[in-house]
Amino acid sequence: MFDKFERLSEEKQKRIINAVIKELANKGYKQASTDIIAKEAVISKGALFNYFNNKKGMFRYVFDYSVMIILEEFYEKIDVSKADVIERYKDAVLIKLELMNEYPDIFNFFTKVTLEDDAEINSIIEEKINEVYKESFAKLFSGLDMNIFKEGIDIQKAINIIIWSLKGYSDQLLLEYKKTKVSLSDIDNEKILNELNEYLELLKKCLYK
Amino acid sequence: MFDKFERLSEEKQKRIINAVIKELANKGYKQASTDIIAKEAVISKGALFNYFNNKKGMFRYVFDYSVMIILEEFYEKIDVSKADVIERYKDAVLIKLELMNEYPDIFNFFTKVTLEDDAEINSIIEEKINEVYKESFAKLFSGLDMNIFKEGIDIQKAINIIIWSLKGYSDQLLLEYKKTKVSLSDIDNEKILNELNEYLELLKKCLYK
Amino acid sequence: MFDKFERLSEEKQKRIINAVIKELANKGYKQASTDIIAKEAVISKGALFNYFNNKKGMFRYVFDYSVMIILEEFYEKIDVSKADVIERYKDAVLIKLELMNEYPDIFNFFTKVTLEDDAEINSIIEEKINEVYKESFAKLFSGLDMNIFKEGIDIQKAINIIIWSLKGYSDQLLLEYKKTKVSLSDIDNEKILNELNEYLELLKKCLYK
Amino acid sequence: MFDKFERLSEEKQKRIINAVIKELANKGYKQASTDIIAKEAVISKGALFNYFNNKKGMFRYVFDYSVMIILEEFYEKIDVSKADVIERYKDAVLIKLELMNEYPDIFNFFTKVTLEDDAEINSIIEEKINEVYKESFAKLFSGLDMNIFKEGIDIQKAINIIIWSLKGYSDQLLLEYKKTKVSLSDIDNEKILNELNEYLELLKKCLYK
DNA sequence: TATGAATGAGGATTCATTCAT
DNA sequence: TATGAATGAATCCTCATTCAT
Repeated sequence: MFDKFERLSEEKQKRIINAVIKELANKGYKQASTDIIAKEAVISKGALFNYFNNKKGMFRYVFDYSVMIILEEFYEKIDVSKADVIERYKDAVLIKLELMNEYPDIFNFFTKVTLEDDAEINSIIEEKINEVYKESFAKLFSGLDMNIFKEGIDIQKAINIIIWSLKGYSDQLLLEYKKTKVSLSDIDNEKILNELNEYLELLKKCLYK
Repeated sequence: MFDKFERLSEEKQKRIINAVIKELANKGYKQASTDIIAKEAVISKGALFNYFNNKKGMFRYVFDYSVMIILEEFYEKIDVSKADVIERYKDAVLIKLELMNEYPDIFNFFTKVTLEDDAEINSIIEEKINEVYKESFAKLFSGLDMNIFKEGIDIQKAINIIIWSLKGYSDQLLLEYKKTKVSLSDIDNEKILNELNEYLELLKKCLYK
Repeated sequence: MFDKFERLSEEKQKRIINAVIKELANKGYKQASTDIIAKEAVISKGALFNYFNNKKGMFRYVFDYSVMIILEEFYEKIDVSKADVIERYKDAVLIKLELMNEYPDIFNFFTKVTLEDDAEINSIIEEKINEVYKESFAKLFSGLDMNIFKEGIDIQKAINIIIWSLKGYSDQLLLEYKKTKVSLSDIDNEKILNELNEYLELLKKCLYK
Repeated sequence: MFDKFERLSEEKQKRIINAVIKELANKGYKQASTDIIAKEAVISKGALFNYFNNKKGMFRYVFDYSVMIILEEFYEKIDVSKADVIERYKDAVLIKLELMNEYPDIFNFFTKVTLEDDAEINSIIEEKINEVYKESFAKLFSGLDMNIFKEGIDIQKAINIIIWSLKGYSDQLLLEYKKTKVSLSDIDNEKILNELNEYLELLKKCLYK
């Protein structure tokens, strides 16, 4: 399918992929300009269409690539030997924040992607999510110790509350940093970690034996 | 400013507003087509520009309108005499779900609007949010009984966990209905209310005296 | 033809005519906006088209009107008893400058009109010029004493040189005032009259006995 | 700036430039249609905007081009060794008439251009005039013998009368040819030259020693 | 007779995609 | 294989003219 592209030197592939992701992250699919992408990648517009056939193909390629990159890095970093639910999810959230810092364009791209209105683009996205979902879900849940919860508590509900709280906290964090236009890398980690831990201690006191 | 528009028959105003909101909800600001809006509203393109001067004006008008509609309905429905934090927020979420059911296009429009690229559009949005925020915030918090929480619990953190959990639950609900393409109005209300109450009972047991 | 218009009160006719001339003077025929004219005249756009049928009719009416006004004023002011060619033409130029000061919009309108590209508009203009030309030409030449020129001089050529010099001088004057954005009414008359007289003395010395 | 355009074949450049000048000469800036220009030049509308970015850029390019062409031809033809004022200006006028015959669209364009309403267009024009004025002025005046005038004559005034007379004569000529719709190239040169010389002899007899 | 809302063709500009070189 | 010029449909917006009230 994209063998023409993959026969290019790795350096050129990276340059092109980064240019595509950057423009998609900035503008979303429809408003992304192939002209700007070609310029940013320092290749001709014709080449872009040779490699990916059309804009949709280009999207499909870099979306698959982006998902792959993030999952690989995530799997590498997550410690599946921790049995404590809260600690495992806390790690997951912190890794996500780290990765957002390392690959900001990819995450902006993912955010933009959630609201695309093109039917074909949406099916590409959905397809990928279905493909990836089960595997990563299993990874996140494997080997957790469910006996840690208090008697009489609905474990699935408790886990959801934990996940939603962590998501709520990190979303709030990102909103603040977006508002103040401070990069994630400028985060005062200690203060945030402390605050996060306080939330998690509260949840532990509530939910754990 | 928009007096030409407001001199139209109410029926026509509604038809136009709905057409604009629908297109904005589907495509976002930049990709929304004034051509399609005019066709959907069964008016000429020229008329659209007579009423709103330009696309930005059109956006401004229906955005203000949408915010007003939703807030009015919300204020009418929310019961500010309930002092129980969880019950108050549960009501807020249920009202939001009801309104999403009643005005699905407006909520899709609001969702799309969060990711607009256009600087002027963003400032229109921000301006409105600033105008509206304090008032509605006060409404949601006024008269709450904060003594209900267990001793030693950080009240702000507890409230955040409640809010995030409610948001998490309703987001999950919406995702499910979006996936199965079932309208919110087809919700089996009893089942959902039961499930929601279970979550809230869990939180009460954890956080309340 | 335009009886509907002419049945209006004189005050209203004036208001409308002035609005039309002003817009035509500013923008030329094609770019003149009937909307702006209606607003300036404080009448409805529909009325404008009732009075003049269409934009062309409107043009025809105010062009005829403008030519009539200027000619009437000119004939009233020109002293046909002066037999001296140079003095007669000097008067004509000075009267023209006076009228430009009194009716600046009309003269700007006339200037714009010379470069219209609409075929029908051009034929309206040409028609009027042909109608008016002979009469005013006769007025300007009647009763001149041609014996004043030196023997052996081609009188028609001498007259042309006089006319062209006067035109050159007044054009230069207008250009200066346009450049410095000073209104004609702010002209330092004495200085200009002196300079003009010096030109005319030179011509008299050359051409007269 | 316009390198994309200048990389085209000379034939295509000419075709496009001529189409642009023709439309601008006919309609003026605002009313000129890029659609018609593209059709006349037998290129796509998109191409036009690739070459010149926008309508203003297109104007700027062909205006600069036109000024350059005319000045080059003029400088090539004017004989600066003639010291006689009248002969020098006579040459200038004859060259102008020749060039009007050779490049009628350019001169119509220049005429239209004097009455443009658009502020940016006017500043482009003024800028160019300022750039070109001094140089061409110097060319026209350099090496003239001012001792040829009679004693007691104001030389500047005499020169102005010469210039205005020449301008008057050539304007009259052009008006006649415009009226009879005869092209300048059909001019009976001998008759005109004789008449022009008679005017100039009259001026010489008046003004020269 | 007067109004001004409605129309729709026409205007400048953009951009994914093609294709000759 | 790589290039980038060329295309033309689609975009927002304007305005003379019409016509129901």
